[in-house]
Amino acid sequence: MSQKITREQQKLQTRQNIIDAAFASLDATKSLSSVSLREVARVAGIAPTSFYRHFKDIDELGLTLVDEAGLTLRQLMRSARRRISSENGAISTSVETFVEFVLAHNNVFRLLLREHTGTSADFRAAVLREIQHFTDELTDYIVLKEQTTYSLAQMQADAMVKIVFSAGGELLDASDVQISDITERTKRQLYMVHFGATVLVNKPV
Amino acid sequence: MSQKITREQQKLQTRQNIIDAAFASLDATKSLSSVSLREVARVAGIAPTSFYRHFKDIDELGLTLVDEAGLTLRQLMRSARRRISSENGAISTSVETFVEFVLAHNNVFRLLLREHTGTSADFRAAVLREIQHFTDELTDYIVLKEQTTYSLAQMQADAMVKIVFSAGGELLDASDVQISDITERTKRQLYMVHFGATVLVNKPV
DNA sequence: TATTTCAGCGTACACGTGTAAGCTAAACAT
DNA sequence: ATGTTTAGCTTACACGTGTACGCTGAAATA
Repeated sequence: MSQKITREQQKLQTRQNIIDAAFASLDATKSLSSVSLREVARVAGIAPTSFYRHFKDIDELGLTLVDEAGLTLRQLMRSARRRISSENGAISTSVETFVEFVLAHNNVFRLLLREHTGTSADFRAAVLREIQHFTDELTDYIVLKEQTTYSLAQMQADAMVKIVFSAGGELLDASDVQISDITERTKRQLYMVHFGATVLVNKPV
Repeated sequence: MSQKITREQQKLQTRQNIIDAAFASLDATKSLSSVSLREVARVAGIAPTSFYRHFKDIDELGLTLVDEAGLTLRQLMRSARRRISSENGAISTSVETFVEFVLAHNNVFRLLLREHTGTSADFRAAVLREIQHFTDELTDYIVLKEQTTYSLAQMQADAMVKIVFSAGGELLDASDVQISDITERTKRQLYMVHFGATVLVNKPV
């Protein structure tokens, strides 16, 4: 018995095609604002004007992509936490998970990194929200695991995220040999922050 | 006695006009790749086609702007170092100097930050070079002032620059009340890295 | 003074862009 | 069975873009 494709299902499918097409168009040389409605439509296999049946304008598509990217980011967080429970250290495991994520989903991470400093205030705000979620979760984790104050944990998490995300940016242009260097360096830098934070707990400045 | 304007001087003047026009066009909503030759020419007061008398293409202008921005960055470094010699701490003074710089030259800093993750590999590389200079100078300073190894000083400097530059990005969108928050937080985060680094010297991981 | 050089100009072209207007056909509701 | 809704289409328009081409007038040089 062949499935009956309802109109609604078809529309949802096309919408997903547009999103996929947009992500496919987002290589190293394209930003959200430089991706054109016409190109996306071409890749998605629809007429340019049909785009408007699904999104109000190109910016709405952009925000949707940022949301999807944020979702992927939270999956990363979950997957890292699952791995931490094993024998290796939390920092080491987290960094390795993050590196794998960036390399596997480099288009997604590039999107976040680029729009974080991009030309659209809306996109910047959207990315900032996602990063903030990420930082908040890390803060909670630190508060849970370490003996520290909340505000100190916040600063520690913020510093760590900044270091890790910056390293992620380096990964995007890195050669194979550089990747392990960056990974090791980042781990050490997080150790610095970690140790420094415990010092600050006892001896506040 | 009125000055005689040679042809060469005039050309240099026009070239500077183009550069100034480009910087003026670079507000929060423009990246190097979205600045158009025609707009720059319009602001500089020349015909679009005259642009080619001074630059091979728009990318050459972009690289020139990055170079100028890097120059400004090095001025910042010098000015910070001059101030450190006074009574306040090096970290505190440096962060304050940096914050002042970002607020005063926000167009310049935005250019660096944006192109650091931008769509042009050439621009990314150019910005990376400037940041690397910055990090190298900081590394030398740390090696000079602290008892540490060179590679550890490198990591420390790298982490500090990452934190400070990320904070600089936040400053660009920050309100007045947020600015001092960011400043204080950044100082504390640098203290973390600093203390953590000294811990790592004695107890290597 | 006569000649060469060249910064700047105006015109023109092909191209990609967003999007408005109206049509078609198929999936719906009645 | 009949009427309504709507996803997707084709056509069309105005606009900004990079840049090729040839001209002009003044500065530089001989």
